[in-house]
Amino acid sequence: MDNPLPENENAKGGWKQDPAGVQANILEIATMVFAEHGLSGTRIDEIAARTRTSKRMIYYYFGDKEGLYARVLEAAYAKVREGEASLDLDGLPPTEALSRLVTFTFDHHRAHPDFIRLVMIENVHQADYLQKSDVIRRVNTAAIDRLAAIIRRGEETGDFCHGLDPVALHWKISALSFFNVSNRPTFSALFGTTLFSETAQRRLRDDVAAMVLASVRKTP
Amino acid sequence: MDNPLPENENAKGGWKQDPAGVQANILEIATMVFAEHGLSGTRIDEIAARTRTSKRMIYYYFGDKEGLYARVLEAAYAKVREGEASLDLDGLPPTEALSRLVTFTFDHHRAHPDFIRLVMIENVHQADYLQKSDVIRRVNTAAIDRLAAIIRRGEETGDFCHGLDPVALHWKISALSFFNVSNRPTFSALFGTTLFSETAQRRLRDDVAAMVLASVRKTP
DNA sequence: ATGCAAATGTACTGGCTAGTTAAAAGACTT
DNA sequence: AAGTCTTTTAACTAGCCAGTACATTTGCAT
Repeated sequence: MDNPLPENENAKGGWKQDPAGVQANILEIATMVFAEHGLSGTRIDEIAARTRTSKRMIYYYFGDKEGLYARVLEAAYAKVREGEASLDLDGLPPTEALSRLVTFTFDHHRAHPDFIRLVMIENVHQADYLQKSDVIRRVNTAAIDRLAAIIRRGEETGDFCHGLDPVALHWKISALSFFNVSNRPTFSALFGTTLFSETAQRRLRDDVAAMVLASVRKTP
Repeated sequence: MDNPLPENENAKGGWKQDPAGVQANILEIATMVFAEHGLSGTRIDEIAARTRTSKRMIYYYFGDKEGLYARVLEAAYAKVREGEASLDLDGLPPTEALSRLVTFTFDHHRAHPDFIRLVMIENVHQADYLQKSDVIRRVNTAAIDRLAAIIRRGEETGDFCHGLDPVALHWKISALSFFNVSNRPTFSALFGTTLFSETAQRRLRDDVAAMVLASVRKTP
């Protein structure tokens, strides 16, 4: 929405050029358009039309369509993981921490459908562009580290069973949170929209948290 | 693979035309290509090149690209649900029946990645083409009916808690089985392929079944 | 065989769209 | 106030690709 830049008061007086602002604007619009139509479905002309600048500028700053797509993907991952990092769970008892993490993830995915769609699209492309970006890989291991910390604490307190795999746990949380957004169109086309009302979603979310919790809890 | 048609012995003698066979061949190839590249990413010329017939025939039988895509989607749903229908769970006790259903679904999704990819693609398109097909909707309610039957039996035996929603339960089973295939590219790009080895997948599958079972089981 | 409709082959086109060319205008340096 | 690098505009092009025109062949009915 707002760009993290020196004030651009191009309302009246002298200023007119604003490279960083233009780039940010392109990236923002491109994110929306790629998320809407996919890589091959997107027309650069549509992006250009919706930016405050021109097609020429897109090529000037981003090289080509794939370059722009790659940058969009990176920016999207960065933004989302940044949001997740704001969550501080270290103070909480492990059960509570995990429960919070799950509900947060569920809500967070729901709040960022464009990100989900980009990931879907990237999966259709066999993660070709993701693999090329080491930036993204680095950011994501942080998520696993956070989970591993919670698991360790849970083992120590005796709340969790031993030998839990943080990656597998992350997989479960992701699956239940991701599918909810990614497959909403087909799912509601087939089975109605009841499950996607606010109240049903809250119940579902709590249910999901309970499922994940049950899967790590020490059994008698 | 094989076409469900009157024997076409076009090896030697008189015969040459084989409309149904040609259509089936087009549909089979188109399924693969659409699953690989998506709707807008697919080139009709590529489909044509990989069929035993020509581009002209595609338009002759399917009208246009979207028509072909719609038919591919319908055929894919029909084939998959048909496979599911082969599973007979009525004889089993409800807990066992549900457990089998989950492991079956998990394996079944894994065995049909092209179908999964088509559904992903359809979700990117907001289920536009799915909504137009009432064939597909009808086939899918059967899945819910089967689940509802299991739930009812489980409530009667006292194994399951009351008030379970079959649609929500189907959502959970689908989420855990679907994500495993749909997001495998990005997930393994980010976290490695360990989770997708045969042994890890078996463990994951059993874990998933246990999770679902735990979520329906009557609690003290 | 002969008429007829269904099926198929060949060659084409027109519009769309990623990417470019050329040049001008802004801003910073001296 | 000139020189120079960066940013921006506007018009252009080349090739790809969905879809078609037209001709031809095949199978069947009579």
